[in-house]
Amino acid sequence: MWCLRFALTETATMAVTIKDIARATGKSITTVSRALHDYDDVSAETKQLVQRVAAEMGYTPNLWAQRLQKQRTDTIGLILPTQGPRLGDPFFGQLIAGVGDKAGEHSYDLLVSTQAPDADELAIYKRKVQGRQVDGFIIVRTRRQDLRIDYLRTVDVPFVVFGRTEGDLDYPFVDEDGTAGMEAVVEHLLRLGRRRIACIAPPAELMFAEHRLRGVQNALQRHGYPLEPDLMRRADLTQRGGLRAAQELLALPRRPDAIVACNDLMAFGAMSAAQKLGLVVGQDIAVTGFDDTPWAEHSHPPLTTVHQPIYEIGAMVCDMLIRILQGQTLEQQQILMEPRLVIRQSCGAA
Amino acid sequence: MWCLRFALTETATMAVTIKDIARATGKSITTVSRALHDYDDVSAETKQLVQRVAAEMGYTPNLWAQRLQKQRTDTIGLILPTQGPRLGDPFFGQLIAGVGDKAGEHSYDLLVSTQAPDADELAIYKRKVQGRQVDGFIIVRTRRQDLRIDYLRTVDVPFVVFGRTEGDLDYPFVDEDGTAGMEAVVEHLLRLGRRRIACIAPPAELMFAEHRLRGVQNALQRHGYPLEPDLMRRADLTQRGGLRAAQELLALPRRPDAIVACNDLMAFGAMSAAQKLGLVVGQDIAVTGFDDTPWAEHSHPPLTTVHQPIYEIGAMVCDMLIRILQGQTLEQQQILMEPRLVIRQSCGAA
DNA sequence: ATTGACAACCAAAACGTTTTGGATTATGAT
DNA sequence: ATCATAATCCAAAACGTTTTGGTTGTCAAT
Repeated sequence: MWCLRFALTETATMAVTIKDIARATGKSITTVSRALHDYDDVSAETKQLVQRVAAEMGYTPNLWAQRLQKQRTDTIGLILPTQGPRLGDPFFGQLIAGVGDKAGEHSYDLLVSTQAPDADELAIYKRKVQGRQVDGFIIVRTRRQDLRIDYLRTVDVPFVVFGRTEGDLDYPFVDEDGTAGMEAVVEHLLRLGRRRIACIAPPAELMFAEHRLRGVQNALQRHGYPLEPDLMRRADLTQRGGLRAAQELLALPRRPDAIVACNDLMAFGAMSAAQKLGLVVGQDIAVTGFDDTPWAEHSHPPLTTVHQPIYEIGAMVCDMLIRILQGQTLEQQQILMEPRLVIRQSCGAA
Repeated sequence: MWCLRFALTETATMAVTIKDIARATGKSITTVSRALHDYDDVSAETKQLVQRVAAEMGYTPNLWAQRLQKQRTDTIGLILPTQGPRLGDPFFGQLIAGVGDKAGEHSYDLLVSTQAPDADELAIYKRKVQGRQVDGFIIVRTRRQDLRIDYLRTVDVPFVVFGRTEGDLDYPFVDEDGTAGMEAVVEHLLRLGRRRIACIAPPAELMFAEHRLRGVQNALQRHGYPLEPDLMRRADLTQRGGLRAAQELLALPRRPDAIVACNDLMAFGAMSAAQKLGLVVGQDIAVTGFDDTPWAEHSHPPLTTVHQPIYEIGAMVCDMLIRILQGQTLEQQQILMEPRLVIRQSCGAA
């Protein structure tokens, strides 16, 4: 027992293993392991002794050994769709913050990879699954038909999705109700007297594009002004794309009096396009967005948009996945968040 | 040999191990392992056989077992300083993209955690180190005295830093030359005839705050207009902070004719503050930023700022760390990126 | 004196790899 | 025939844990 301190200094540079503790306490490896895990076939004194010595020696379990043995990784995978130098969307930062905080809270690790969506996206999921690197996945940026979901289902790896796909939705997800959000936007514009409402929509293969577009169509239809094909443009989700689309729209013989962009970035682009033509946004033309990124509040004019609680969604998605991994059943396995219309000046409201 | 296909279907649901391949090929575990790693004490036929069978059975090595054995993780750690719902800065998204892409390129994994900088930040580094979860770290958002660096140095875990600290810099880092960037900004404003130049600086404990502030001071000093204490305000890095600081500055008896903010977000806030007072940004007052976030180009007016290639910095930092981990010596272990002044309308240039 | 129950402990197997240190066989040279 | 060499192969140990299936000793009840 008194040689203990000696052993301590001696092994200080190397990693302390359970075996070292066994040697130091004179107990067996088994007993040490069980003492550390508070099994009840270890006497109180032994537990105390072992735990004290472990603390003194600065023992931390070797996670690979634990994981190898337990056949569990306590790690969740998040694969980000990047395009070149940028994350696919500015709000992915908030999403990561939400997921990361929640994962940390439950002492799960978060394994992040980046992957351009155009390349063989599935390959990276396969690698992580087959190398048994993660217990489950969080999937973001869904497409109408999403191979990732099909794949994870066939190999029976748990996952939770931020977003939805087309067709059967027999998997756990969190999504915002893009249709309702867009309906609110359009209703509001109609109430303000706008009639010639144009829409800049994201690429059709992205599922949320369809939800949001449908919202625009629904609201217009309902009030008897169905969306004219010429007033709908597709653009990638960037400002540049929004700018270009808006320029086309504003060059039409009968100019629209409102542009409803399906995300904030494209709305910023649309505002720039209008301003370059000398139009006053909020008067000559209304512009709206979706996402309520931090910049929306401070653009000029401030952007009317739809608020999405991305941080909370990240945390929820992560929480659901962890519950699933722990074998709990989810009280609610499909969650649709009600979005909130945020009225600022770009739509021309007082 | 012909029972092979049978074995395949039988074990299809379970994970295929090296042992299964040994059984299927009739070779020993050792030989299979060596064949897969292309050792030259395995005959060509055997290699072929083993590799074919491994492919057929869909073998992927169990990474935990490999790592336990190899005492290496091929994983790098990145701990993000989050504050509440947001990543500390909007450009962290780009940083993650850069780091992630480079890590993937070299088949390293990226373990991401989030951590509020106020809490016991070191704890999470310790956990990852002691659990031997990562081979090395990327450190971001340095403070003047950075405990993380001290700690990693004492435990002898490799790391590369984005940013610098005060004092000795005997560690590998990449940073942008904030001083030079700010000097360029101020020189430009002076050239445009601005004389009463105010500065909104970040919290003093952040090292980059000092570099940038020093640039402002240097340039003003050099031209004989030293920075008046009253014209310098500290603010957190948010728009809201910038807005408040700018409001204070604009309420001064002798109003400044230029506000140099130390990042884009605060500059946006400053522009809002000026515009709320009916001032025309670019005429009545010049406003500049730093970072060249994607929004800078599309703000109204577009923001004059300093471009930082964050994606590239992320990739470089990651690349350097990987080289270190692989035992290579870096040709250049401290890199200072020359920033580039981006002149747009907010400073009042033609 | 047995028996059974209980408390406290532990040896060995297992997780899936890689590496060490031979063992075996074939080939050619003497 | 013998020996050295090279070409293949493999058993066993190791990495650090957890778990299985015990053993041992004590005490109380028969």
